Amino acid sequence: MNDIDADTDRNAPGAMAEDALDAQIGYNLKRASALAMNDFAVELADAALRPVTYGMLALIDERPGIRAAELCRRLGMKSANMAPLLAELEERGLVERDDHADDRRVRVLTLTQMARNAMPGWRRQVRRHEDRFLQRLTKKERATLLRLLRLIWTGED
Amino acid sequence: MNDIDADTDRNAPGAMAEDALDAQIGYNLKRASALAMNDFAVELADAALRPVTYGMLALIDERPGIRAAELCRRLGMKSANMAPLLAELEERGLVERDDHADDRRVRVLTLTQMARNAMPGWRRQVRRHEDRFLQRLTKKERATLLRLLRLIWTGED
DNA sequence: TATTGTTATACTCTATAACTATA
DNA sequence: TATAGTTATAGAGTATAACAATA
Repeated sequence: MNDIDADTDRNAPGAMAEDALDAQIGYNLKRASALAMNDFAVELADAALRPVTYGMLALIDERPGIRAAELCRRLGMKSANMAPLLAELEERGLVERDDHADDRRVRVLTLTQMARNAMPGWRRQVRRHEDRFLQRLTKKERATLLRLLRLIWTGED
Repeated sequence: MNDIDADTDRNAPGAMAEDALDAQIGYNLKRASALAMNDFAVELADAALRPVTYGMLALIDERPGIRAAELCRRLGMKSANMAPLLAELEERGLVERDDHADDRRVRVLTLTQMARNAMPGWRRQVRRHEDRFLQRLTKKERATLLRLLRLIWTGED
């Protein structure tokens, strides 16, 4: 127990060197995101849903009949990585892949009745997960955080 | 061009369903983090440094003589995953692993002279990267974001 | 020619287990 | 017994390339 106790403070208490790793937003984004993803996995373990698969289901639920390519675009995924996940969800009886009426290249996605029935419970679990890993933030701080994060990765305000 | 244009707004412009995927902070953390990690990789491609390896170097630079186990703890990594990365950095002539004076189990880490010489340039590149992916945020917003992110993953305020 | 969807494949990051050598 | 460090290995996530079918 010697170098372990060398603290992060440089001069004043609470001060942080501006070039320090701890002061980099990218690093802190990564750490916070990792914590959130981990907590998500714990909460949704019984449903066997990971962040990606839940995101797919949630978006298909919000937009029934969405195309696979559009789902990829909205989730920022490559279709090559989406394909096996869709196959998995279809095999589990959660998603249906149907042919498009006009364009025969297109696969149109909907939730099965089973998945539609389960979604409210899963959404409730996700709310519980968010409340847990965000417990130190006020309602107002959460709204601010949401706005700033969307400002980063979407062009919009 | 049909379902692609179905917009995200529900009622009022700028409104968002509170249960929507877009309104979940975990999801937006993941997207923002992915964007940042990607932009980091682009900026530091010539240095062949990824976020993890840069983080290791930066922390060793801030705390010369740090133990491998302590580096793991601070970066939230498993030692099993750290080992091959340290080996890589050592092989590239960036990090030295020396024996501890008292405890012969411990490996003590320092940057080589080459790495110390390179660090200021790399730190400059990281600043440029942060300025780029955070360009839509004001100085004040960046400070707020940093505080909220650290509030999430560290217990401290 | 471009797009949709798929397969194959490789790389990175992460997690667990098993092991050694020390303490 | 516990800790520091390593190796091996498996699981996810993501990237590219190549392909078939269709527009």
